[in-house]
Amino acid sequence: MSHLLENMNPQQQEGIRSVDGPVLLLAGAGSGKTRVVTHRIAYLIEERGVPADAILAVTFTNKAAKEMSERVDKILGHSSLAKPTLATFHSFCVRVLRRDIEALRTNGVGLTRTFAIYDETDQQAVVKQALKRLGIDDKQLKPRVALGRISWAKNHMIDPQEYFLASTNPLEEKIAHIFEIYKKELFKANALDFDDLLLETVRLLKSSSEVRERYNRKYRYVMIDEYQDTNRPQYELMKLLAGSHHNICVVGDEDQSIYSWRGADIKNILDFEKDFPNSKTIRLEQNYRSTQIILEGASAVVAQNTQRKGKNLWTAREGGSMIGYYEAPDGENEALFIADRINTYLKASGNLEEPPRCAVLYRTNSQSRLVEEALRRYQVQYHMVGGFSFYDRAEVKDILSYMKLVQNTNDSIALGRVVNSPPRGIGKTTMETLERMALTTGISTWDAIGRAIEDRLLPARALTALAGFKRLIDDARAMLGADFAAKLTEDVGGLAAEDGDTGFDPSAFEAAAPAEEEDDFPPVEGNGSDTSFDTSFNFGFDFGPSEEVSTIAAENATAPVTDVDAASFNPFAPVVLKANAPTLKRSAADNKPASAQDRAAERIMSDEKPAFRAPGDPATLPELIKFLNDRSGYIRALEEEATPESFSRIENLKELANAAQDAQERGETLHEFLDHAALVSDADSYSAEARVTLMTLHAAKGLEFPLVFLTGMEEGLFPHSRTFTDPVGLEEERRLCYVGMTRAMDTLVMTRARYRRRYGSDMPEASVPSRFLEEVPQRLVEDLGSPGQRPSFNSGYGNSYGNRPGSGSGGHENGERHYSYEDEDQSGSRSRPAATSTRAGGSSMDNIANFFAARGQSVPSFKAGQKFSRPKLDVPAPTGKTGLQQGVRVRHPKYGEGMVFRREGDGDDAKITVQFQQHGVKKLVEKFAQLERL
DNA sequence: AATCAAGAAGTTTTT
DNA sequence: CTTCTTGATT
Repeated sequence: MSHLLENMNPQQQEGIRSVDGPVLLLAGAGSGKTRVVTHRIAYLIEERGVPADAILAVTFTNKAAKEMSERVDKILGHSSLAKPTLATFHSFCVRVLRRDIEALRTNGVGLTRTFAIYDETDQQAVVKQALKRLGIDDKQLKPRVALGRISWAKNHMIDPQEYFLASTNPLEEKIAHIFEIYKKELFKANALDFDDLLLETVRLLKSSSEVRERYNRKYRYVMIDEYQDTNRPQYELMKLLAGSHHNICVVGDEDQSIYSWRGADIKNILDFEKDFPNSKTIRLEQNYRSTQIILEGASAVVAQNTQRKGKNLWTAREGGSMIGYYEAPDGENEALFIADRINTYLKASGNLEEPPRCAVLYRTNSQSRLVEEALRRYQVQYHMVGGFSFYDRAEVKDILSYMKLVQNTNDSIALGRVVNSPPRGIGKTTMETLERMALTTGISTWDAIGRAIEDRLLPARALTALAGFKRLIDDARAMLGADFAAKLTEDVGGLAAEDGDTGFDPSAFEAAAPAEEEDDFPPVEGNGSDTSFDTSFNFGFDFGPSEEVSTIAAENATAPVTDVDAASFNPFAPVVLKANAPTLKRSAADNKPASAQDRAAERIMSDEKPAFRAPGDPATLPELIKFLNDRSGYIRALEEEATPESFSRIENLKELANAAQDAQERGETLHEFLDHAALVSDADSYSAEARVTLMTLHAAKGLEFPLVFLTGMEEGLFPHSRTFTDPVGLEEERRLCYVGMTRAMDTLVMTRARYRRRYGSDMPEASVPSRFLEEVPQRLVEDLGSPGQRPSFNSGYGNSYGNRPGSGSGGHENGERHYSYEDEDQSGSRSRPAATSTRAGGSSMDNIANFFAARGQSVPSFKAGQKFSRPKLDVPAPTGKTGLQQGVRVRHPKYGEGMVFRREGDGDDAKITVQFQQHGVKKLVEKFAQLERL
């Protein structure tokens, strides 16, 4: 028997071995799904001689893709150079489109490979514009709502015309109009939103048989994970990828379908057998994760759903500890209770065989704050997943927008974002005029700028400012063009002929030359370069070595299962465009000479990766960032602002430069770097080694922890109030609860706050216990000493619960801890340093360095002395005694060493004046300045 | 055009 | 509690 089948139950073995033809793998929670999928991949390679790069596995999240690739790597050992393609739907689509989207162009019209990816903020901006143009008050129709409808339509593959025809009321008609404008605007901007990535890929594969067949030949074995969460475009993509070989394996669990709000259609999994009549269905029903009590509790909850086939999930782990329940008087207490239990758990963890790991799960991201505060009070390090992406930070987005604009000048949203940040005198009126111009003449805003300058259509002052901005972007673009010295002379004509550009600005040369005068960005420290940037992104796309290996594999395979064409086809192989070669074939209708823009675009798209840059070679990513940072005046503006926040922003931008440096070393191109920024989410930074993880229930899918806290078990929060009216939505909430409960391996604790504050308003609102609590059989539940009134869990509102064994009737007389901030001796914690944490994105994450560190494989190292911006109700800042007194020598990350000169104020407001050796006297807020005592 | 103050509104989950 | 928008002021 193959070693890959060892220690597997018969169903799992079946799943691994059934590699030919369509397979439906119904895998319950904790049934070893990932194990089967990864071993199946290894089985294909090792036992069936399938070249690794003929295998495609598609997941939903980067996190899942990463986990899977790591596990496959481990099984295959380090001997294997070839890797299967493991990607998310979206990242896979981006890569397909970056390569082949121009096959959709007709008569020179259509998107190009330099297309931009619009995130939700960008989308909203477009919708807002559309609303404005249609004269709709954005209070009457919220951009969010409109966008939600548009996305819904896209997920159901309805276009604006169809939407309009199907509309039954004025609102829907309006939406249809907005939708139409939205679509046109994105087209004009050469941009795609997240939904489009899927849709356009489907359209591409449908319309070009050449492209489709190429991918079908390439990927002869396809797997789709979390199939229950696929929406219509994803379903169609699956079918297209299944090609004619039908070696398609979909894996899913109806009870874990939690993304219908994103268009997921549970029918996809229910109807798989109809789609592929000769398919084989395999059920994995043994749960290896949870104790019987936890599994029973979770099953009882999900059993309340009517929309399900039902299944028999069982575990051999009999008994186990009761499901804990704690009813806190308020949210603060709930959080402190959790922190205390975690603290105890961690302290007792020395006796455990495995390193301790636990998770705090909640329905909404906003619930994390109280828990964060409590954990920090207990000096417990935690890792937080989710919340705001780091790339959402304004300064990061700004610089990224500059880069996006350099890549694709038609990106009007990026343009609007950076055109006047930092302020350079291009105000609202100017932009409105330009946008009107763009709209009436059908050109992009960027081109409108060019024309305005050319024809002097604006006040001189505005024109000067615009010209400066335009030159900045043009110069940056020139930096990216190889051989640009020669090219520019040749292109000036083209440019002038095409859009009347006045010609070449010699400052481009200066800009592109290594500008080392200002050393804003110190060399990258050696630590970052080996950090995995995002496995799913560079995984499976190294076609160089894999090509070689596949050929060998093909030769060695007992049954040759590969043909030369497929093996040598590299959908993602570098597309090298030689600078002097004729430019891409242009259609007859569009036979203008190649413009500098086109050249630059090609250069940007080129995957040519020189190790060293000779003068005249295209600039590297860090060089581009440095150039933009400096020439845009962005850094200077922040420096002049000279507030703690602005310094922190500068630090972040340095880290962005470092990230770019890392990317460069990995050989990433500009578009890869930007794609990454667009598609990566913080959920990906989950670290399996973290001891304490905070995340939403959605983010927890697929993970497991010995100890799990399920918090905020209140009607309106969970299930969320927005689902009250809709039975289908309610069932989805229930599945979400099931997902949360089944994350627990040994211990599950559910908590609720009797009063909860919303938006931090002063009036806390009374809560009602979640219905899900009542669906857990009483005999499985143990009260963990809820203080105050009798908990009402499991017994209707306000009923007695006294018949539950082992639970006291609450109250102080039981001697339980009373968790409240007021009760604590605050003086004790004053002198201690604040606990540190990492967080993926989010405001308590300190800087990008942490973000990237957290994305690596290992637990990020915790640097002392980092500041926290979010929770203010926090370990109090050092006061006079412990703080930095006059005469103390300190080091600042930016200014270096210095000596405290004066100290004013106390606590959070303490300001200290420091005399730095190099940078003179600075006044800093102690709380924010990352001062290190020497 | 830019800056600042007051006010309003907003929190589901994610690629 | 926050973030964003709006309005007034220079």
